[in-house]
Amino acid sequence: MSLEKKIVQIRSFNRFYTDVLGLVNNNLLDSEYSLAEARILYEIFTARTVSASDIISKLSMDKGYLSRILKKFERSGLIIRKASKEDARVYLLSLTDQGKSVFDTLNHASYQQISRLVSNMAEQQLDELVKYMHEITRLLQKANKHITGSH
Amino acid sequence: MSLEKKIVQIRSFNRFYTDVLGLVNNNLLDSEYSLAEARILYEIFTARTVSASDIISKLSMDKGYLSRILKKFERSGLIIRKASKEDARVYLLSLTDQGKSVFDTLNHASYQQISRLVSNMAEQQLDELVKYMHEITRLLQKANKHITGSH
DNA sequence: AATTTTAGTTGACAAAGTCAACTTTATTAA
DNA sequence: TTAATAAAGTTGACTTTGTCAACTAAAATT
Repeated sequence: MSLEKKIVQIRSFNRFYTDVLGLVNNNLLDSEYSLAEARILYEIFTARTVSASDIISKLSMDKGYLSRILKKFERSGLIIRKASKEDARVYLLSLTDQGKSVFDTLNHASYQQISRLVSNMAEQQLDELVKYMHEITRLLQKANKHITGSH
Repeated sequence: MSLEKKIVQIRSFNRFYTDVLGLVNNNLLDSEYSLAEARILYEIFTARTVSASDIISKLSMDKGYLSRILKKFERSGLIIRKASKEDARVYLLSLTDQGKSVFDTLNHASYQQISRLVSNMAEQQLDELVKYMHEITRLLQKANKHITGSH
């Protein structure tokens, strides 16, 4: 297969997977949280404690936009912000119990969503799917070290 | 591996690939056309002649939103709309020469973008990447016949 | 010590997307 | 065959999402 055709194939996959992600994410959006908000909660949850600028570089988002979302999260009691001791410009973010609870709900909904997506697959097919996803991640990450790693 | 872990793996891939698509699409957005607009031009180009409702079901987008984009395309000379003979409610869309030219430009930019993404890969690795993408598409489409097929 | 950079906030704005009401034509069912 | 219903597309009003630049305060650099 020519390089041209391979690239056409990759673009075809990208369109397909955009649809898959759209499907998966839209059902998440039935909650009162946007995709960006869910992703931010995920980052704070997994890191356990991060600064806004960590999130900005991880998710490549606008700092003004993030600042407002974090303010909303704080007002509604999902996160607390603690001034860093090492750097007075920095606030360290962490989830409150309520924040963890909201995260759990979103996390579970997202889990169920994927669960449904693969519910018709035999075990072996699912294994293959996971393997291929892992391989794609590995190949693209190896060739593009700059792509945000480690999920 | 447990089912739970497999689903966690899939979600991890989804986050990763969201980043990949974000990267790829953002550079497209340096043009004066949005992702949605580019995708619409693509649909009209490949189908050669479609109705608005075809695009709506293919891309699952709001018909009001699409209507406005199409109006803009018509005003700026990218498409023409011809009343259908079979159904007077329907307008058939097709690209003008200028529309094809804009499409070509976007298409080429998108091609280059993917080209860069895989530029560091050896031929064999690229072959594997394409193969895995194809397999993922096949597996997911087989298990979810309703996912918008055929790209 | 002066300059530059970084973290975060805020205001103003633009782009993207949603929703419902409406018109016109087609389809379905009584 | 007409009455009700549905589908295609348009439009207005609106919300959400995201961007940009100016700003303050603290840290890093020269």
